[in-house]
Amino acid sequence: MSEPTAPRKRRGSGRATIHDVARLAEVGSITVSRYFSEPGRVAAKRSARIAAAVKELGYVPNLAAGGLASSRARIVGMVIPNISGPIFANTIQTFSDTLNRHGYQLLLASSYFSARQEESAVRAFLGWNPAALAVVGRFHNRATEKLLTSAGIPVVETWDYQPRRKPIQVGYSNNAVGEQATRYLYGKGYRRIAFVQNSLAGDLSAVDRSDGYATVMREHGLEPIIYAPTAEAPFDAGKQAIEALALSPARRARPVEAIIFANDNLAAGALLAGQRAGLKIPGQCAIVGFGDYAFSPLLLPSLTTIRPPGREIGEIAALRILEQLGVLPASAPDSRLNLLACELIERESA
Amino acid sequence: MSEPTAPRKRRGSGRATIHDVARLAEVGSITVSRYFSEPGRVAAKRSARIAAAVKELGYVPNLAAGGLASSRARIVGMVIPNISGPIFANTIQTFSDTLNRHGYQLLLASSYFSARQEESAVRAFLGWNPAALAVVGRFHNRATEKLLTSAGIPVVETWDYQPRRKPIQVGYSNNAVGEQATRYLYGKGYRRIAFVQNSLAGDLSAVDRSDGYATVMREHGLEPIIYAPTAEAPFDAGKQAIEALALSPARRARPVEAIIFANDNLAAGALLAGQRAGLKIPGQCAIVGFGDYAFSPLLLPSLTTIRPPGREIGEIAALRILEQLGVLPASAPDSRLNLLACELIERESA
DNA sequence: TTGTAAGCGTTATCAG
DNA sequence: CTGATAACGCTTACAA
Repeated sequence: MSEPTAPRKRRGSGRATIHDVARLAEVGSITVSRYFSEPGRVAAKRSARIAAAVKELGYVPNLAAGGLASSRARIVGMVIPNISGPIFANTIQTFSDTLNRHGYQLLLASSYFSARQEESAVRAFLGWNPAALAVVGRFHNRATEKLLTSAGIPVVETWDYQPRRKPIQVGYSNNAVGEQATRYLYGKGYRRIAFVQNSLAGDLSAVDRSDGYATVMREHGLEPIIYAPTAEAPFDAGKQAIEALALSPARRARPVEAIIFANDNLAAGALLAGQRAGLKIPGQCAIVGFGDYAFSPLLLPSLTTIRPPGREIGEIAALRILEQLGVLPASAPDSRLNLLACELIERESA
Repeated sequence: MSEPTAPRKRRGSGRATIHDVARLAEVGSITVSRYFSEPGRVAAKRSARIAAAVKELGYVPNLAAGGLASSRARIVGMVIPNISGPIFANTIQTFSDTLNRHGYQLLLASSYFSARQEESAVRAFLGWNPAALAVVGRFHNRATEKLLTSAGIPVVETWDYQPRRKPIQVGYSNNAVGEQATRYLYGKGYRRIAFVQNSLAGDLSAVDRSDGYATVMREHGLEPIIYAPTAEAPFDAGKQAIEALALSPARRARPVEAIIFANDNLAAGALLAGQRAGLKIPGQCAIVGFGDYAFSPLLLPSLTTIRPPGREIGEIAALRILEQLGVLPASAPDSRLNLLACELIERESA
C-alpha cells in the first residue's frame, strides 16, 4: 500500500495509467489493455502480475480515453421530460439498471417538454460520443431530428409508439388506452361517459387518449362528451371538471354516469371534490384515471386506473439498444417495433 | 447542406472534427478550439467563418477528447439508492438541472442501498474522469471510501448531514426531525406519544429520528414507546402498528394518543386501517409521518408530515460542487457544511 | 491574435 | 501470446 510518489508531470490527472500498471507488472501496456478487454488472451502468469499492479496502484481504466481510441464509448444518453414526476421515474430506473448490468452508463437530462431544452440535451450528449440515445415521444424540433438521424447511432423513442417512424419504438398506444377505458365502462353498463382533458396544453398523449375514447363512443352510437378544464393545477382542474359534469345544477338533469380523466391527478382532484360534495362514487358517478400514481390505491374510494408500462419501457428500450450494439443477440427479426399493453387496474371508483 | 463525402478513414467515428471545421473555415484547428472556449480572443472575421463551417458540418465538439486533453471532464456522477422512489427523485432533478445550466452533465446510477453496488457505480464513474461525485449518506464500504478519498475531486455526501466527515455535507439532521415531530405533538397537548420504526432493517435514518424522539420524550419526563413492526410491506407494517398501539384490546386501557411514523407509507397504512376500524383520527389518535409523499395531502384525513428538503439538497449539492470547481465564486468561508431544515406540514391528521 | 508541437490515456493495426 | 507504433479529437505550452 505504498504511495509511489510519481514524478509530477505537467499535464494529466495524476491518476495511475495503463502505462504505470504495465511498468510495475513488467509487461507491455497493450497487454494490460487486453487483460481488461480479452482476459482469455493473456497468459496466467502475466495476468497475475497485472492484477497485483492494478490493485497496488488502485488503477481505474480511463473510459473517456478508451472511448476516444475505439470511438465506442459505453455510455447512453436519455432525455426525459421530467425526472421527479410520477410517470418517468420507473423508466429511468429500469433503463439505467439494465444498461449498468452490461457495463454501460447512463447520461441523464430533463427537457420539461421543451423542444429547445431537448435539443440542447441531445447536443450535449452527442459530445460524449454516446453509443446510443433514448428520447421520449416523437415530437422534436428540426434541429434535434437532424442531430438524431445524423448521429449514426441507435436511437430509441419511448412511451409514444408510432409504427411509421424510423427510430426504434418502445411504448404503448394512447389511442388504445382511450378505447380500453371506454370499453371497460361500457361493458359495466355506463352510457353517458365523459372524457376530461388535461388543462396542460401540449399534453398530446392525452389528446390521443380522448380520440380513442371518442371512437368507441361513436362505435356504440353515443355522443362523446369531452370537457377541457381551465384551472391550471391538476387537482383544481379535476374539481372543476366534476363540478361541471356531475354537480352543477345545469347538469343535474342529465348528469354523466362515468368520467375518464386524462390522468390520476385530475381524477384524484375530482374524487375528493365529489366526495366532499356528497357525490357517491361510483354509485352516482364512476371515475377512471390514467397513470396509476402512488396515491391511487390509497384514495377512498381507491382509484380505478390504467397503468402504463413504465418499467417495461425502460428495460425493453435498454435491451433493444444493447441488441443494436451487438452486446446482446438480436431477439426478433424486427425488433424496431415494441408495442406494449397497458393494464387496467380495477379498484373501487369504477 | 451538401454532405461532403469524407474519405473514409480506418478509424474514427466519422463525425466532423475540429480539424474539418478548421479546414473549411481556413483557420488553424486551435483557433476553432478557442472559438468555443474563449470566443473573445478570436477575431470577428474568423469567428464568422468558423460559425458557418460549424453549421455546415453540423459539428459537435467531442467532449471526451476535450476532457482527456484537459484532464477536466465536465461530467458529474451521482449514486442514489433509488431513482424511482418518492424520496430521491426531486434531488436528482434539481441536481441535474443545476449542473446542466453550467454545462455539466449528470452520470446516474442506483445502488439500492447496497454498498457493493455503490462501489461498482463509483468505480465506473471514476473511469469517466468526472469533475466531481455525489453520493447519498455516509455509509460506504472501505473500497468505496478509498476510491472517494483518493479520487482527488470534490465529493459531496447528501441527505445525511454529518459535520465530522471530510466530504462536503448537504443534508438535514434526522435526529432533529425526530425532535421536531415530538415537540410539535407535545405542544399540541399530546403526552402518550409512540414512535413506529421502519420494518425495513438498514434504514438507519429512521433510527436517528427515533433517537431524537426519545430524547424529547425523556426531556419531558415521558417514557418513549418505540414499536417495531415485523410486516415487510410498508402499508401492512403501518396497519400492524396502529392495531398494536391503538386498537388492540390489550392497549384499550391506555391507548396512545399520537403516533410518529418512520415514513409516510407506514403512516398511510395506519391511517387507512385505523379509519376502517372506526378510529377517529386525530380525535382518538393523531398521526405524523415523514417524507411528504405525493399521496399525503390526498388522504382522508390528510397527513401531517415532515417534508425533507429534497429539491434543495440537489440544488445546493450542485452549487457547492460548482464552487469547488471554480465555476462559481465561493459563497461562504466554509461551504463544506450545509445543514438544511425540514418543514413540518400541518394537515388534518395531527 | 494566431499557429505549431506535444501530449492526454487508451485501442486498432500490424508485425513478431 | 506479446509488443511497437500510430491513431482517436482535443487542449496545453510555447513561439511567432
